[in-house]
Amino acid sequence: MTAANEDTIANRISRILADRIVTGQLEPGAKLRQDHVAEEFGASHVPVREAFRKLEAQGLAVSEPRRGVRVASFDLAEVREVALMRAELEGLALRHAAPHLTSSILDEAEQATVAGDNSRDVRSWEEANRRFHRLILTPCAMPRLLAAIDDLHAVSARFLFSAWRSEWEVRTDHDHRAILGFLRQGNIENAVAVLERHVQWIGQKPVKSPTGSTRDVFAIVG
Amino acid sequence: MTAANEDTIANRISRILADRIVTGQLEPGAKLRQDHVAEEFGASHVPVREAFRKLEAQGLAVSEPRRGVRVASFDLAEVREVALMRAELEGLALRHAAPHLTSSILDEAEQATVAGDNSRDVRSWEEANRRFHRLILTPCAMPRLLAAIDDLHAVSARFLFSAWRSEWEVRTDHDHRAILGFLRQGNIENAVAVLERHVQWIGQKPVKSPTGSTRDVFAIVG
DNA sequence: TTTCATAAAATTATAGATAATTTATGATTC
DNA sequence: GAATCATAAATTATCTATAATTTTATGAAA
Repeated sequence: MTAANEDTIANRISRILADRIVTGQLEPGAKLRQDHVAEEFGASHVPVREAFRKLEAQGLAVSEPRRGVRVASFDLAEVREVALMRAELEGLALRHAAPHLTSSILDEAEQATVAGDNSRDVRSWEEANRRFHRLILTPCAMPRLLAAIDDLHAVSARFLFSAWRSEWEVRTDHDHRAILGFLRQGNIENAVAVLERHVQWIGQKPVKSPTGSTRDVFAIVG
Repeated sequence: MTAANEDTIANRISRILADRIVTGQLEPGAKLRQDHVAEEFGASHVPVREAFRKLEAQGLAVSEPRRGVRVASFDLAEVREVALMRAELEGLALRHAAPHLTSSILDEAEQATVAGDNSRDVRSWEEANRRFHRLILTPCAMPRLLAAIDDLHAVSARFLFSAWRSEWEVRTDHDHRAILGFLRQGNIENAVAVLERHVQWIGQKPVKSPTGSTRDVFAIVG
């Protein structure tokens, strides 16, 4: 009973909307109307506005004064930008987390990798992938850094879902295994190097548009 | 006339409060009471709450549901964390900005350095320093990265102001000049290396506490 | 005194209502 | 028929009011 009340209505709304934006249920550029959202959640628009502010800070929505807020759009340039930022920050985090990694953590991370390899849809792959990254980075004990990485992960996931919304081919994550291998050896710098290359790998995939022509879509797949 | 209305009340409040927090007028841990703030700005507490949310996202305030919001506190560990993040992200930004730097931009950056050297108080030094960093990084044309760096700068500035609130000794910024020198030569990697070391330099300074004993305070001075 | 329970005050969080602004609609003119 | 302007509808931003929660103050019992 307390757990439910731990959280404010605004937070709950922002979490759910964030999920919808990330998974692509809410498309880039879509208008977020405070009254509609308020009605859906059975709340007034005050907490809704606060939720919008949080989404704005996370880079998932953009707001123009007096004109309302829209789901943030994104392009290839931003995909690259986010990938570069993640490479730097995750590298930093891993360098500081590595000395505190236990073999039980690494085993858990390996399980997450296996779960990712066996995922039959994007959603569960993304979840497993995120779990892997969180597991090996959290011991750095830098809350601000981890929060920043989390936000970038969310944006990465948007790209991923927009490209691989329905179809998803099973694949084996060699990078994750290489990282774990180096970490087990205590070879931190090699682990960091692979991780930094890994998160910058931008997947490319031809997609049929409604008109029949094909175009390439991109997504971070690390 | 339009410029004043470009901005929402919530944004104006959050900007002013952010400045107070950064400069130390509002001390770490201080309670931010929405009704009081609302009254001061002649507004209701709805925009005040939105301003609080923005401060929270910037890491300048922390909010506990149903218990209100306080000015975020910080410790040496966080100083280090922010310095490390700045090093990585500013390095990344400079690497991508360098190819687009013109000699006129570098001249402006040099002027900012001179202005910093001649500053007789922390506030104007901080402003000049921030101008320097912005000038050489903005051409990277990565909005999300620049926004993240800006937020980290604000937090750095808090540390700075808390340590050097009143007294400020004039000093010459050799790092800035070295960076400009390398950039003028087109030696990007050396410029990045100096910058990354530069922003990680944590100043240390003995301060007399009210009891008479002295303790060391720390601040990023880059 | 100290501790605990209770009551009062202060404060937060949400809801409902109002004013101001933007977007949509349709008539009028060129 | 396209463009422009005026009007209406929708939507946002804000304010006032109410309910719920937490903190502070008060006083009785150990």
